[in-house]
Amino acid sequence: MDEALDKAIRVFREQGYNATSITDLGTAMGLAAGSLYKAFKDKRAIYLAALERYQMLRAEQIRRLAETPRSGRARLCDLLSFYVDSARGIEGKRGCLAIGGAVELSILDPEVAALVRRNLARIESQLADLIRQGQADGSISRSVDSAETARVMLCLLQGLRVVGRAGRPPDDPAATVAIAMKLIA
Amino acid sequence: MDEALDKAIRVFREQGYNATSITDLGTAMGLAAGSLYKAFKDKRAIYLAALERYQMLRAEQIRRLAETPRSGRARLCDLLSFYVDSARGIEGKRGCLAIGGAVELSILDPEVAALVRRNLARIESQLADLIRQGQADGSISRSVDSAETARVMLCLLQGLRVVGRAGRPPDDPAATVAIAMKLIA
DNA sequence: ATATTTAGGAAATGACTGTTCCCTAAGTCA
DNA sequence: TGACTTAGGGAACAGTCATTTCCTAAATAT
Repeated sequence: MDEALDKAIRVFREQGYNATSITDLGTAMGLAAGSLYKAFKDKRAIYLAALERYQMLRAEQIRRLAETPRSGRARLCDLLSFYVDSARGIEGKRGCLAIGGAVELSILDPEVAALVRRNLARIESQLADLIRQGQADGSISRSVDSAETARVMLCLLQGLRVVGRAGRPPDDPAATVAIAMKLIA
Repeated sequence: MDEALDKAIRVFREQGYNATSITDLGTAMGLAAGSLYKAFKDKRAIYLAALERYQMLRAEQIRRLAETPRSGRARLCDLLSFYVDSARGIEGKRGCLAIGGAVELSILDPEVAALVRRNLARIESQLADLIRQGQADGSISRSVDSAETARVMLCLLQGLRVVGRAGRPPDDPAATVAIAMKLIA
């Protein structure tokens, strides 16, 4: 089941929701059209399941980054690097399923919109937590506003994925991270 | 013709390419399906024309901001404010047609991809120009790397539109701009 | 005034979509 | 072993899509 959803994630990431047909999903998941409807109510249910799994997997990766025994600043650096890497090369071209949902569906499908908004809120609060932890361990100045700065950083991270999808990712990851870190200077 | 394209822009921005039918376009533009095919080769041609016009109109707005007789730093501030405003409220919800194209189509349609990439490159070079002008007039430190910083700022701007589309825009525009300006500190 | 081009719209077409139905084969339990 | 559930696949279905065709009426030119 999870492997099947991973294939669905792949197709939805690359083509988006509307451009992906049940046939596309079937061949990618190795299942016939009829079989898909045994496992899922309809195409939208497949998408929602894929989106939820995608966000869950990504949240797990981010959580691992934030659990490392380093300073708050260093972990923020790692998170930024993670996003820059996600925006480059083939992974960047494949794009982010959550952003795809936000852009393509959030206006037409309230449930997708809610999932995406919840996801953004979670990332933003993880960013704010890292900033506060950095302030607690002395690696980040107390003068930065953790909530507002997290909000700006969230935009930067999402923007990275957009330009990566468009095929214009930053070509110097280290420089990009260094400049982005000025936000908590 | 331009007014008709403006209606098309509106529909494509809200619904995206694939979710918009010729009928949708027809009712929005006040034309019957048959008539649309007199004016355009096909649906894709309407989209390409709408995308080009959208980018042209937006580029004009940005150019006006950059022609103001203020310091480079102040004009950069204005540009940031412009994007923050674009990300908020109903305008934010409507989303950016160029980002929609990047996310929904850039992988499947090389021509859309080229238009979007060119647009991103133009914005990035306008950002870099503003930074350099600020360094020339003394309002921005010489130690800022204009090219790399413009690249990061581009991501921030695109990210603003994504979170605006998702319905989670920054709620304090002034604070957002102030924090973003740290990138050129 | 007549012929001719043009702009626009209604309806028909064919392909493709998401979805359902029915059948087959394998596995499960008594 | 035999009844029964289950997983899966292929074909059929209704609807919608983009596109084309044909027709009408207005405007232009002769």
